Amino acid sequence: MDNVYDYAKTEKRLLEYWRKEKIYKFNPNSEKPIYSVDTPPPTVSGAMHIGHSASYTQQDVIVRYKKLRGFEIFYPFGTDDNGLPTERLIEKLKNVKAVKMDRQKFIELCLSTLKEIRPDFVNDWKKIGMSCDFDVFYSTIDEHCRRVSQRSFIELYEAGREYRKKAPTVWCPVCETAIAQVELEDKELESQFNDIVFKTEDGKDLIISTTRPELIPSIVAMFAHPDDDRYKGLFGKKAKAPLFDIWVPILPDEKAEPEKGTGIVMCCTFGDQTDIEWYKQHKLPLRISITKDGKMTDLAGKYKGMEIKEARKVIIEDLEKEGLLKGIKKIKHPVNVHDKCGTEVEILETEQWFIKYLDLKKEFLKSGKEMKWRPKHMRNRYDNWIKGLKWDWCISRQRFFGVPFPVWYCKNCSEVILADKKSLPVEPLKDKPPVKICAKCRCREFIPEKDVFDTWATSSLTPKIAAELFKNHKIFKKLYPMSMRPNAHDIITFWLFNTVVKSRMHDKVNPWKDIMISGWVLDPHGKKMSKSKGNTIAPQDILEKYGADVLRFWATNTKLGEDVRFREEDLLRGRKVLVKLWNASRFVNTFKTEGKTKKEHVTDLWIKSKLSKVIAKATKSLDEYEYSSAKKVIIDFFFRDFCDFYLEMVKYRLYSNDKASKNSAINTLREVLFDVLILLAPYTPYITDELYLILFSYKKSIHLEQWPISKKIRVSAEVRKTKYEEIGDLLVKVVEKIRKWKTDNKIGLGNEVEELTLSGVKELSNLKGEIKGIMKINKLNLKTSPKLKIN
RNA sequence: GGGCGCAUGGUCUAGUUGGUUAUGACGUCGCCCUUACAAGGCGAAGGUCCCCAGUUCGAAUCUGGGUGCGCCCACCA
Repeated sequence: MDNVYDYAKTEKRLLEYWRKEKIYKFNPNSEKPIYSVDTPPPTVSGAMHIGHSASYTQQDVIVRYKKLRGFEIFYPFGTDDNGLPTERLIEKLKNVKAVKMDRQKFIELCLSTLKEIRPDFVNDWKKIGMSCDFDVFYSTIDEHCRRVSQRSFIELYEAGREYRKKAPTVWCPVCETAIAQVELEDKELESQFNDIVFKTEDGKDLIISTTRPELIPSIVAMFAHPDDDRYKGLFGKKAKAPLFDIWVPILPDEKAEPEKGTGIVMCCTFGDQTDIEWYKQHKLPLRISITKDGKMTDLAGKYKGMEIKEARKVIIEDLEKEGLLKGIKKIKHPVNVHDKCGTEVEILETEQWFIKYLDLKKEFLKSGKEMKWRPKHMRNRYDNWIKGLKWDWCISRQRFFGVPFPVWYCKNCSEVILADKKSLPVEPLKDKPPVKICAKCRCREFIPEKDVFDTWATSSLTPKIAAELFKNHKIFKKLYPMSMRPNAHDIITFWLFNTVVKSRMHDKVNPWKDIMISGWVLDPHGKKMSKSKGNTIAPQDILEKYGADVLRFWATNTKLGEDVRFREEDLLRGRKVLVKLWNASRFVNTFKTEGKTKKEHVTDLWIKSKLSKVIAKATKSLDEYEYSSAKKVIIDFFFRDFCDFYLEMVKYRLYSNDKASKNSAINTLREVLFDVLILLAPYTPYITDELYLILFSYKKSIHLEQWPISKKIRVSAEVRKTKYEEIGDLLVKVVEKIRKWKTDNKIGLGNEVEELTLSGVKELSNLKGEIKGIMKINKLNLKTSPKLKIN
């Protein structure tokens, strides 16, 4: 064995060895119980980030543990690589603009670029030691996923769960697509209240306060609170908007808050959610003054064609010129922006596809209760989200690189023509509809749907996508619903919730039994990492500098669900552990066993009993997904009990002439080390396998071994009488005492002591020789006074 | 505004069901090249466990209230 552990060489070699030996291969014909994992498919974004490396390690530790526990592991790997994020990535990498390109060419460019970058991207996950079967692979844009996704659409349409409707929709004017409620983000923006003069029928001034004067051309009504004395007399009358000569009714509604602004508000189609509610409730007309690309429409008259913000500025200037602007108040207020691009969203009336699910809120909440959440409190986020849902799920996107809707429309009567399920996946822009003639109106011409699915419409199907990679229906039933879904807390409302929705709708089941929610990696000050702030850490650099085991050791420091601050110093602990493991193993490896143990020694029994308790605790913790507390127990044992004490306690025996005692020590060293390596294998899979292959090598890999069982130590009644557990603990205390005494007296620990008197350890009179051997004392006197003391 | 979480030596952190002296790491200081390990070993100093009140023989831990920080949601005239 080398004196120093070369992590770089070893990790590279083992990664290849595992692949070649198919250590993590899923065997669908296995008789073992299956543990199936709905692995999160990372969004292809160029490179794995530090948050990925942490959360994927956390889940991998659990999966590796389950494998050692004897489960057949179904742990697929996929990449999420369609939709807006991918379009943005490709636009950046290839310096193109999707809107300005031929659609088909852009799609081809996306596909070819993905093919280029995907292997390197996935490779990072392999390097950190993920125990996935990387042959069970999918990409959310590949043929298989398109088929599953389109079939899901058709089935839900047939089940009456989907509808297409022209309705107010949240719209991003930069990405020029509809987006879903979940894609909204808050952003605190500088703005101003503009006090604008409207005129009543009898020519009086009516001041309203608005942040969005450019929406005046969209005004359809004015509202005040029914009890607001200032405006009570005006209800039912009309008012005229400035600059545009639009007359609108003044109406009462309780949603108008007297304290806000001047207490009277203009209702425009559409400024916000309330406008939509008023529009529906009061059956107001529709006046759209903003185009899909964020410009003013014809309705805006002389402002037509201006950008929204430009129009706002010019309108304010014009109002001022006409003396219709009574005041300006600077404010900061939260605005909904698109999470992908930060643009302030608009609400436009467009034709979109929706999944109807607001009626199923109760059922979704029930599902949430049925699944086991770790940590438990994360379910609150799921519940809160469902309770706050206001929109049906808009699944259509006016984009290019995504799974197409398997739909055509009759040119004459707009009848929906669905693709034939057998011919999926289809691409309506290229493929012909399955019928030649519209059954409803006999028309022979059809219009293909151009829209693509929201990415979550596809990724919400990952449990089925993965399980259906196997054609055999029997195995599908064993894999789905899955045992466990790991995901970070930020996508509970996206991916997790949407997956529940699909599973409930399709199969009336929950997609998984357990949910494991991991936290985020923050910068050293506890702030979110982001490229724009320049505070990101590249896991690739850590892999290079410290190796995967150290990265993994660090990633499992904090409790499940907690955010971790990244500080490079914290990596050092992991490196220490590797060095210690290597050196302790190297030491153990220098001794060869000479057959079975004949008579067990007190200290040997003591360490085994400690180990047994550690195994029990670690097992219990890991069953609850508490990888960090399990690790702590194991590492504490390894460092303190095994290295600091046991190794030192047996040295004098290892170098003695008492063969039985020596052999018992060697056997115990090997037994305990063997178990320790397995206990740590989920955390540091590389070094533990390397040491296993050097010292034990019973199987092809430590990862094919069995998790140790917390065994009762079998000893004769006579031995039990020796109370080896208590005696061992006492011996540890004595060793500590003598060490301190030696240090205090500036005597090297290796130096012999001529004579020493210990008091208060009558129980150890049988172990006098032991203490002398361990602590290198020539003459030891034991006294019986009450306190453990050195005289 | 609603919900959830967090608060422990200079720094980061453990502490599942209340029980002697509160865990470990980094940093600091002292000693030691002891036949696995100097990327080490041994030892030391350093804490009103955020505040207040309560329950209890006993609270870092349980209950109530407060403060600070973070996250999610709502608000967006």
